[in-house]
Order: sequence, then structure tokens, then C-alpha cells
Amino acid sequence: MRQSKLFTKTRKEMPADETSKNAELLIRGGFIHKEMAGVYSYLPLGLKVLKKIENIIREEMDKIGGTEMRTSVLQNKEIWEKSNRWDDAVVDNWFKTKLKNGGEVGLSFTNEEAYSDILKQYVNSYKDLPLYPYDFKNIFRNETRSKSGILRGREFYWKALYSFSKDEREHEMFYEKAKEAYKSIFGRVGIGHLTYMTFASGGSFSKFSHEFQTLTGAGEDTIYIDENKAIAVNKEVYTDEVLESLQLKKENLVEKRAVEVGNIFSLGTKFSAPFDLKYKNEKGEEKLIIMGSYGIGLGRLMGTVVEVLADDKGIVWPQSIAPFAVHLLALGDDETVLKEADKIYESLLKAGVEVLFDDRIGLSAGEKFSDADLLGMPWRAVVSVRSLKDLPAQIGKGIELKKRTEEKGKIVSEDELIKILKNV
RNA sequence: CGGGCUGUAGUAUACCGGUAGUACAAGUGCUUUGGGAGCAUUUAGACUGGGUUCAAUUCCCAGCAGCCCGACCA
Repeated sequence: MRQSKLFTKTRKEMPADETSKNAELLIRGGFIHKEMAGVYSYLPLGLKVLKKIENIIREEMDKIGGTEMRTSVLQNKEIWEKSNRWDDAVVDNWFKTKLKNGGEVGLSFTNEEAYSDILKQYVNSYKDLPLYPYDFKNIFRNETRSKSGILRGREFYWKALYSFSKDEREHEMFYEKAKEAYKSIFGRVGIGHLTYMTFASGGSFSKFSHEFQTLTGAGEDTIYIDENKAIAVNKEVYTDEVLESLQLKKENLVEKRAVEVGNIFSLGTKFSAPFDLKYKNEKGEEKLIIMGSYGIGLGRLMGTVVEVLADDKGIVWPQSIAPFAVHLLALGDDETVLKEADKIYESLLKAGVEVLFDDRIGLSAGEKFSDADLLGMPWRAVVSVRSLKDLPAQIGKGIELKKRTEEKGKIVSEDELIKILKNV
């Protein structure tokens, strides 16, 4: 994409109404726009990141048997009454509104009811199970206090998968697969080294749920990590009894702040019972389905990546979720430079490399460099009078290629540039 | 929901009981081009409502909005 055609602009100043690093950098870079507290629009660059994260999650969910669908945002009061979660005294973060005819509807804050209700119509036999439907959608929670930029919003984009299994054993097998899929997701988006599977409270059907907690001071949770075993315990279940059952020793645990980027949860028959969600087994006996839930907030995940990987110059995107693989800069308004950069841009596009081309004229070199640092593409390729002179012995003209995370770059030819960027 | 702080151009800010200044952004012209460049010029602003006052953007009250701390987080 040509940067001259990108309507968003970078800002030098900190937004006055944000203090978190993720919001500051994402707003300054033009990735997101704040609509109101806890509500953000995703601008072109931000949406690219979100979609890349979405695709990684989709691949991992499909790999363990997930089937993507889309449940509605407007929710029918009746189905929530079945599970006793319509009442504001039970769930205090509902957004509710009224139909013209006076009927009440709610804006989805989670999906158990919707899935249970839908699947009741389609699941009758053991032959229909197990099932792993999931969706990506915006959900709404009327938080009393949203904060930390996109880490905790009132409207946010998430992935929710639900498992519908015949029995506990089948459920456990999937649950273990889901754990691995989650580890793979957080590894692929670049925060695996800071993310710990964390034991947390499990509700009435299992002793624990499992959270995936990424270390950052921006997080809201306190966890205790055993670094050798690479697992952690949430403060909410940090008791001697729990530590003993997990065979963890207090002296091996380190207290840290972390943000919950995902969680998986065994639901047992908590929802299948009120929805009478049953199947007939081989003997014709009716059995309740065993459920599990598996969620990831994509905006929070994106914000977390910014929080933990950014440096003092700006965002550092991992290759896997960067809006573009490379930021190509044409320095100065020299015509030879502009022509050459344009040619390189076209070649990169033809080679299938995702490239943001800073073709804006009249800007100083410093401004373009600062923008490139703030926007955080993993590679920066500079074409300038100087770079073109720097490769006299070869046929190609020089391009200075540098990683976002490194201080010094090197001069490469156009062919080398394409070769390197095609293989990242 | 309890406590605290704050609302001034698109953004970030300053001063002031007598109707507002600066920087960046934007428009125009010229110069400049390896770390947010310079000169000239133009455009653009006091959250809303009420009160006090000769006069309120400034003081007071309420509302609304934002941020922070805490509580909450199915």
C-alpha cells in the first residue's frame, strides 16, 4: 500500500486521555480510534493486525476440529432465562435494549446460551458428537470501569469456541488439545516466551480453569510462576492446598503481574442441563452433553503484543501479525530515487511481499524514519541518493535493509531484497 | 459502584473576572531533505445548563464526558 493513500496520520503527541502504552502507541500510529471509554474503532492498519491474529487463531482452531460459524449479537431474552443469566442481579454487565414492540433484547456478552440453544436443534445422536463450533464476533460488556486502552473494553472482538462432548473422557481429550492449540497461538503471535498457562478457579464442574497469562505490568492479574515447570497459579486460587495438589512449592514461585490473553474452561453440564441438551447413546439412553468453553480476546491480544514488544521508539510487530512485512521508504524528493523506489515497490508487490511504501513527498528523512519506527513493521527498506550510490560494483542499485529490532542495516540489491523478504 | 483529578482549535498545551496565546497538523508560496527542517502567510478553539457579577472561558452548583486508585469481572 502507498502511504500517500493511507488516510491515517501519525501523531507526535501523546493522547491526553490515555495513559496505557498500548493505547498511546496504537493511537499515535493511527491503528485505532477511540470512540469513547473502552470502545475503539479499528483503522486500516489496526484492522490488518486484527485480521492476521484472527487467521492464526482460525488455523489453530480448525486444526483441532473447530467449525466456524457466527452467532448473533442481539440475544433473545428467553434463552438467557433458561440458564438464569438474564437477571441483572445475576449478571451485572449486560447491555440491554428494547424492540419497537416493547420486547427486550440483550447484546451478547458471551455465547454459551446461543450455542446450546442452536445445537439442541441439531444434535440427537452420539453419531452427531463431538462438535467444536466457534465464532469471531464483537461482544459487549457494560464494565463499570474500562481501562488500559484496548486491554479491557466495553465492546471487543473475540473468538469463542465451545466443545460438545459425549462424556468426560472425550471432553478431557479435547481440552488437552485446546491447551496445545492455545500455546501454539500465543507462540505464533510472538508472546509465547512471556505467556504462562495458569491455574485459576474452575467453578462448580472442575477444580481449575486454565488461563493463559502474559507477563506485563499493564496486566490486572497477579500470578505465581514456577519457571522450571513453565506453569503458574492465579492469586485467586493461591492456597497451600492448591499448591500441594499441583505439586508446586512456594519457594519456587515468583509473583508477577500479567494479563489474561485467553482462557479455557470446563463447563460440565452447567448449560446442557438447563437447555436439556442431550443425545442418545448406542443403547438408546439419553445422556447430557459435556461442554467446555475456550475464549480469546483479539483486541486484548493485540494490545498485549504492543505492551510487551514495543520499545521507546514505537511498536515492534512480530512478522506474523505485522500489517506489512516491510516498510519501504523513499527518502528525499530526488526523481531518480522516487522512480527507483516505485519500481522496487512494484517488484515487491509482484513477488507477493506485503509492503507499505512511504511515497510521500516533501517529508524530511527524520520524519519518515520516526514514522517507520512508530508503525513498527519488522523490516525497513530505504531507497535514497546515498543507498543508490552504495552498490556501485553490482548491476542492481542499493537498498538499505534493516530490521526494526536492530540498529544497523545492510545494503542489498533489489534481487536480494525480494529474496530475503519472500522467505520471512 | 466508592474515592481523587481533569474538560480551551483536528492534536498537545498557556494565560486570564474585561471574549484567548503558542507548537504540531491542515491550505498557499519559496527554500530544505539520512532522524519529526526553515521563512512568510491563511484557516481553526473555551463540554452543556444554571447561578454570582456591570462583565464568566476564568468563580460557584449541577449534568455530561475522560483519566487514575479501589471494588467488580459471568
